[in-house]
Amino acid sequence: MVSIVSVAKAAGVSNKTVSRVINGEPHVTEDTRERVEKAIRDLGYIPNMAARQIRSSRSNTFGIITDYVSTTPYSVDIVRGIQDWANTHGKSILMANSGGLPEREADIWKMFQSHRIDGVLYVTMYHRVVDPEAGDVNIPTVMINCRPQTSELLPSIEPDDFQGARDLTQYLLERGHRRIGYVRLNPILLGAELRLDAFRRTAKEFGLAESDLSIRLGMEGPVGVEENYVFAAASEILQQKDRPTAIMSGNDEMAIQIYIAALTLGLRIPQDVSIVGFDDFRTVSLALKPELTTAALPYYDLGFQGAEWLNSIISEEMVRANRRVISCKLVERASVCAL
Amino acid sequence: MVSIVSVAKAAGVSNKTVSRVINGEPHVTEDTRERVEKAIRDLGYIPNMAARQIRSSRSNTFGIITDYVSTTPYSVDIVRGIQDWANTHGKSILMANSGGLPEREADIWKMFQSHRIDGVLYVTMYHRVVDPEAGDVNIPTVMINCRPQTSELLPSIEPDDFQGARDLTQYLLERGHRRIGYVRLNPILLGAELRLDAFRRTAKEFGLAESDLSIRLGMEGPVGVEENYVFAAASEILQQKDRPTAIMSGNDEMAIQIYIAALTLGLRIPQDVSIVGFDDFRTVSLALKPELTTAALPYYDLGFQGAEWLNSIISEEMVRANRRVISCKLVERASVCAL
DNA sequence: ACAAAAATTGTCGACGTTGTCATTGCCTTG
DNA sequence: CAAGGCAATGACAACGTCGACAATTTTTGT
Repeated sequence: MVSIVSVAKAAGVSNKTVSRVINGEPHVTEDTRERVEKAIRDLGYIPNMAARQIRSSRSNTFGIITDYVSTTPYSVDIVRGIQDWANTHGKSILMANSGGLPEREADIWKMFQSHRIDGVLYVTMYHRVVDPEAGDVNIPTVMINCRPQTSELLPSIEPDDFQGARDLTQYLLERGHRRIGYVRLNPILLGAELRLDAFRRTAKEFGLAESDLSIRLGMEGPVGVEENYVFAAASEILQQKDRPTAIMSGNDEMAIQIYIAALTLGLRIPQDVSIVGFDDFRTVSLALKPELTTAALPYYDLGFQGAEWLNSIISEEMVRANRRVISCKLVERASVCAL
Repeated sequence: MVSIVSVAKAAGVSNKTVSRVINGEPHVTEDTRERVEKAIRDLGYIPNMAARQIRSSRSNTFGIITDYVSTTPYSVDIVRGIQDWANTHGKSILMANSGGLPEREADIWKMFQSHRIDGVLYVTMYHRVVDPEAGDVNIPTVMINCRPQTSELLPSIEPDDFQGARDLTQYLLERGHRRIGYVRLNPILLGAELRLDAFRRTAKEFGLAESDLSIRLGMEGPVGVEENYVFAAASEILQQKDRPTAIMSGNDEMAIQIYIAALTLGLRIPQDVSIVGFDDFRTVSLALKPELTTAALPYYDLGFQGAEWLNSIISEEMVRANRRVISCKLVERASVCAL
């Protein structure tokens, strides 16, 4: 392998001078610099990160731990956000997936340490509370899309489920809807309570009574093997004598079944019933016809800003543990009509 | 940081002996081994990969290059498959995303080289032909979910779209369907042609005429901003006077619109019209009611076997470039009825 | 023109690990 | 009991890079 030494020999300078050129340090004549750069190009020299790391005890690498990946596929945008930040700032990404198994997670932390990772991004694929195996380890960590259970020691960055659901509810209310159905997310998801709470409060603020709201559970049980009542719940809501004019869905995926339930009952969307989702899971929200009005989870930004935050923690050595929240932007499409 | 030297000092042996213990080499007394292991535990020593790599010029790390990530979110299972193989075989994964930009891809290759990666897995998020920027670089590479355009130099591993579509078509034919609609995938996807071809051939084998098949284009245009005719195409197919009794969808996502089109026309699924998808994109195929019969893309296995293959290429130094194909398993659910 | 200051370049060692080879001590064999 | 063999352990160098410092050359000030 071609090393700094071979370059130095080729350019007729010392290896230290080559090092200076590579790192853009001052105190190199333009002439020398060019000669070295030519040698680098000719030999196809590429710096060896491992050697650099050994010298500087900085790896310029972040680790990503994810839990499940497949249950909410769209949240891979978190990872894309992280990568984009990392790429544009000369950091590398070492990635591992725990599958939700604690022992695997412990192995991953060990692997990260053996690579002398600068920091860790702990990413969950749905918004939830976790208890990371990190505790004993002293690597800067930012939690993304989740928050630590026990300690307030770790900084976390999360979507603002409450604001998103508030905006959606308000959107419906402003368009004249006064009887609204709600199909709840699986209660084990952190978003479930936040969204429902925002829905209830906002409806109340606008003067609706609890009896104007038809709230039903859509799913429950462990993620991946949950029981699914959405179709039945939606059918039931829509067959009430004082049928709601709009239904809020816990998320976009569940909205598929609400669409099917409505259509099966011969109802037109949005003329007979308006529907809104949550997440802006575009594979679904754009495939539904009419296209679904929803609130977009800021996955990409969670990742991007999480990486940025981690970096500032690492370089400034300050670990002000706290929580950041990113808003969910309302995406207006065609599934709601004004009354 | 605690190094091999501190462990050696603590255990009262030379650093070489510690090295032997770590790597499970012979010629160490049980007594010594235990003393060293105790010291390792006490000090919390973890081997430094960078130093190891510098010595051995082997990084035990694979690189993953992905193109787009968000368009077909479920294909992250490829990455999960790779990770699972890597984790259980003591390899690490360095990951980067090109976003489809060639200059970014070139940077990534450089980054990989600077980490002295052992091999690269080139992963695309939908099945297609690519022309990787790798050419000049001499790192063992396996292409996953895609195949090289120009050269036959790189080994590739792909899903068997043809077999999957054949099995699905056969499944419908065996259940008595003789007029079948087909909504085509975007033609720029490699699967589009393979699946359509399998559909046509299998139908012909069973004695159907071309006039028994209603084939319509569902989407076209660049991935991510394609134009979407699925709803219109499905509506049109289902309003013909000799309406097909079954529709094959280019993929599961498009099946959403076919469901909506059918229901909007007052047709029951599957009594009036049977529907099959492709991909087994479970967020969709399980959310549809009735649940969708489809063919599962073997994403996880593509990743897992791809990693395994890459490893064997690296260790055996043999680069028999060729192509492997993994079959798509038919998943029988409730969206098809026998006539 | 000469000293002082600044710019340029080089020498050397250390980071943590392991391969090579050397050393020590014990055991087998005749 | 000597010679040879083998097991256990250690000393040392080298991998590629860069920081500390030294050496050399050029520029500046008077």
